[in-house]
Parts: sequence; C-alpha cells; structure tokens
Amino acid sequence: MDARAIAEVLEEIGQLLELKGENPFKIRAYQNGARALESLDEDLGTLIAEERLGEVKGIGKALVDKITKLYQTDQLDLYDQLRAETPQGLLLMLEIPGFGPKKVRKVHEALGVTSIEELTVACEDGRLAALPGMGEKTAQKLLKAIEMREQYNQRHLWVDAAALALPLLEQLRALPAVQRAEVAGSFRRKMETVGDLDFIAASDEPAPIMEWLVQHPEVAEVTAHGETKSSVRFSTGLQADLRVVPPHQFVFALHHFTGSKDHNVAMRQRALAQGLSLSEWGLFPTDEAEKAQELAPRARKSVIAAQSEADLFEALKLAHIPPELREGRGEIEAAERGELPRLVQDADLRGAFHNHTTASDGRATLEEMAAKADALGWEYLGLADHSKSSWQAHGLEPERLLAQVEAIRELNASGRFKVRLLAGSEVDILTDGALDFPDEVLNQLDYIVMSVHQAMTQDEATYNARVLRAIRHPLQVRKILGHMTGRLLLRREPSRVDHLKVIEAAAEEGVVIELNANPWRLDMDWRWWRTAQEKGVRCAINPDAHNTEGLEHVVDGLRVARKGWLRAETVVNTWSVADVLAWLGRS
DNA sequence: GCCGTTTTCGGCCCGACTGTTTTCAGTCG
Repeated sequence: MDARAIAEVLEEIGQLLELKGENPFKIRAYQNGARALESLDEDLGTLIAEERLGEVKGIGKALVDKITKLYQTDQLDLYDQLRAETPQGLLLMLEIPGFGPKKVRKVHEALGVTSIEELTVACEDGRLAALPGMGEKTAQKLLKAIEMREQYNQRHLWVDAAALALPLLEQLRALPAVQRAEVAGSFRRKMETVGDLDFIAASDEPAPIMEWLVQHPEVAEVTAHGETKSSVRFSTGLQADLRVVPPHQFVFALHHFTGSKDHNVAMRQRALAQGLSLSEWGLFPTDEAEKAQELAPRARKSVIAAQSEADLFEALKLAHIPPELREGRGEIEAAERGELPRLVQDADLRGAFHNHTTASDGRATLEEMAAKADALGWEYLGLADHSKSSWQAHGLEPERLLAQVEAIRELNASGRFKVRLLAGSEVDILTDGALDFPDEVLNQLDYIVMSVHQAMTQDEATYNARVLRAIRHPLQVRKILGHMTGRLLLRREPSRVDHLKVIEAAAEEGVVIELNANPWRLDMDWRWWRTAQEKGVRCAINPDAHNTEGLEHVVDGLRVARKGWLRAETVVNTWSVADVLAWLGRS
C-alpha cells in the first residue's frame, strides 16, 4: 500500500473512531497522521527501511507501527475490526452537511438507521424529530441536505470561484460600511480547487453588510444569518461565508481564516513559545489570558496594532509569508531563517513553450498566435503541435511537422513579428515509452514537449517505466515533460506515477518538467515543485494554448508555481530570449 | 495518539450559529 492509500485508511479510521465517540484528540492524531503522510516529500519505503518515519511530525510510535504494517501487508487489525463493527452507510452519512458524528451515532443507536435511505425514511415518518435534541426543523434540513448532497460537497476550480468571488469582493468593498475586505481561505491560498469562499470585512457596522449578502441577487439560499456572520449558497453550488470584524481585528481575522489549519497551529505554537496567544481576535500575552476571558472577544485589545499581515509576522519575528505558502509545509521555519524563496511573479514571464495552432487541434493560425504573443509583450513563443499518434487531435505526420518548422523559420526571418518563434512538437510518449517521431525528425526541432495521451490508466510500474524511458531517451534537443499525470481536476484522476523517481530522473537528464497552466490540469501538482526545485529540476509554465486567449492562461500556472515555492530562475520561461536560445543551442 | 524552551503527564483553539433547548449540544471552520 502506498503513502496515499495508507493516508486514506488513517483518515477513515479517524472517522470510524468519531462514530464510536472516541477521544477527539486521538481522532485528530489519526487525521494529522494522514495529512503528514500525504505531504511526505520522501519515499515512504525509505523512511520505514531507515527507521526515520517516527521523525515525521505528527507520526509517533503507535502510528509508525500501524503505517509500517499497512505498507508491508496491506492490512491492519484495528482497521478491519472498526469496519466490521460499523455499517458503511454511517460513513456516507457523515458527508451530509450539518450531520456530524454525534447525530449519526444517535440515529444509529436509537433508531437502528444504517444507511442514507433509512435515514430519509426516519426523517419523513417523524421518528427522527421525536429524538431528544432533534426536532422537525432538523428533519427538514436533513432531507434537503440529503437531496442536495452531491452538489453541496462539490469543489470548484479556482478560476470558476474567482469568476464569482472577485466581482463580489469589489461590491463588498464598495459598501459604505466596509473599511477593508478580502477573500480568505483556500481561495486566497490559491488552491487548485476551492470548496467555499470566506469573505472577511472590517467594519463597526455589521448589520447592513449582512443584509447585502443575504439579499444579493445571485444568492440561491441563505444557510445562516447572524449578526456578524452569514452563510449563503450561490446557484452554481458554491457556498460563501461572510464575517464582519472590528477594523482593529481585521488583520488577525484575515490571517486566521486564510489558514491553512496546519499553518495556524504552527503559528499559535510559535506565539506560545514567545509568551503570546494568537487567535483570530489578536495577539495577547499568555499571562493575561484569564483577564481577557472576562471581556468579549471583540473588545479585547491586541498587544500589537497590526495594519497588515506583515506586522503580524514581524511581531512573531518572522518574514512575511505569502498566503500561497501557508500550508504548514515548513514555511514558518523558512521564514524564521530568512530563507523564504522570492517567488516568481506575473511580470517575470517572457514566453512559453507548449502551444497549438490550426496545424493540429488549435483554433488560431501560427500568425494569429504570433500576433497575440507580440500583444502580450512576449520575447518568444514556442509552438508544439500534436504528433501523429494523437490522430484525434489531428497530430502531424513528419512531413507536415517539417513544413511547419520551415514556416516558423521563414516567419522569424521575415521580421513580421517582434516575438521569436520556436519550433517544437508535443510528441506522444507511446505506451511503451518510445517517442512518436524518429530521432532524426526530433533533432531538427528547437525542443520537444513529451506527453502521454493514450493508455493513461496503466499500473504505476508500467506508467513509470514508460515516462522514465522517455526522459532517458537520448536526443540532441532539449526535452520538456508535459502534463505529467494527465489529470483533469474534478474530472479525471491522475495517472499513477512515482513523482520522486520521475523528478530524480529529470534532474539527472536535464529534462525540464512542465507546469501545465490549463486550469483543469495544473500538472505537475504544486506539492512536488519544492522538491523538484531543490533537486535542480527546472520548470516550464506552459499555457497549452489552443487559441490566442489561451496564452493568457499562463497566469493560472504561475499562481500554483508560486504555491510550489518556485523562484523565477527555476522557471525557464522567465529567462530572456538570449538565454533561452543559448539554452536551446540556437543562438 | 502526539508532543515537549512549563518535557514523560496533561494538555491538545475556540467562537459563531442553529435548533433545540430553559442553559446547552452539535457542527463548522
């Protein structure tokens, strides 16, 4: 069982223990263990073999034993036992919003309910409402939540969330009562998908702001409406919370609700080590904590009057940590040592290498793409149309490819466009790892992007060997590995691949790994870029544009590149045209 | 079950909101 699968088991054990009413801190330990496994940047097998798994934060002696057992035998007695005594339907019930472990347990024990179907019946015939602590409203809410369950639990692409969030934020900021406002949460951390939106507004007058949201024409349903906090759902299924805080607490609330949870835990621990207590309300001396309890949170005065998050970080002797990095993956330690990377920015981008034209499945001609690149002020534009095996995308035969190379060279010579055009190909990595063109064809190009487009569901060993063979394939031209896993966020699972092995091979062979900027892809995943960068792998943020507007998607890739700790110098397409041509051996 | 600059026991974030309650439990973030 690999690290990811074991993390899922630990997560499920946590839920099963919740349903049993176990010690909540024990439950959290399993959940923390699962997260620690997911964000492991070393091979689990190596950690186990070298007996270093226990050094990972959040994994203690008991979890080392359990994880090792699962890794070696795919089996764990505790897990089997818990599953045997808990009906599977109870786990599904936990997915119903507003229905947590205590209530699930209650309906199971009192009514013998073991599935969502039985729960529906119990809601309809009045048995649920008759339980102590529940009532008719609970039953009605539950029925609605069951009906809408799939939609409620859906996540949304960051770009889709942005299309709703950014105009709303503008409107919110324009309200007379609002002094400052931001979208916090995973949206602000630039996660690839977003579950809901967290708006924070600074104001001494919350009532009209609450009214603005619950009355908003795009709101489909109001799920909570309090004095300082309301929750709504939009017609797309996206949910939003809006919290209004006093202006002097805004920065603390913004930081708190930006998270992530792991980041906040680490920040609070750091504050405690300095005799301070950090919360969404402010930063308070620990020894005054009791006195502060007597005051309403909103009335408490923080030890610092933070105007910006930089002030907050400074108070804890830290460099400012950009929201993208706040995932509890070592950013605080890096900030303490002054070793946070200077992250790549929009303005650093000077071109891109993976774009299509009408020659394969693009909708714009070579000239139209060149004109758009000029308009964007790019110094170079790489064309990489599909190779012949991608027949569904009108992949090019060698003759057509070489004709395109000729056309590109002529266009460069003509001086019609400022941008320097580069002749590449998105060449298929065939099922056995061979490339879709003979070497003598590939060697006439400026570079190639190698991508998997068929047989994406191969088992990990086969897929890995296939990708590694392509990486090691000797050629005279530079190679970029395209969309490594082929995932489509929320639609298609990533191919099973050993990221670490691929990264190490790419480092050895000098192969650049692509960060495909298509908002559905964002592949390779941001979680692996820090490791890749440390191992010396370079990144190409590629829009994979199929029309002229597609070139602008490069900023979607840049967003997650920052999340992956990437510095400009790591990203090949921030280099000047002279440096790129020298790197390609074309100067 | 994890953790340790209060260190091997005793903490582990806590406030807003809802729906049921008559002072609070459960859920969520």
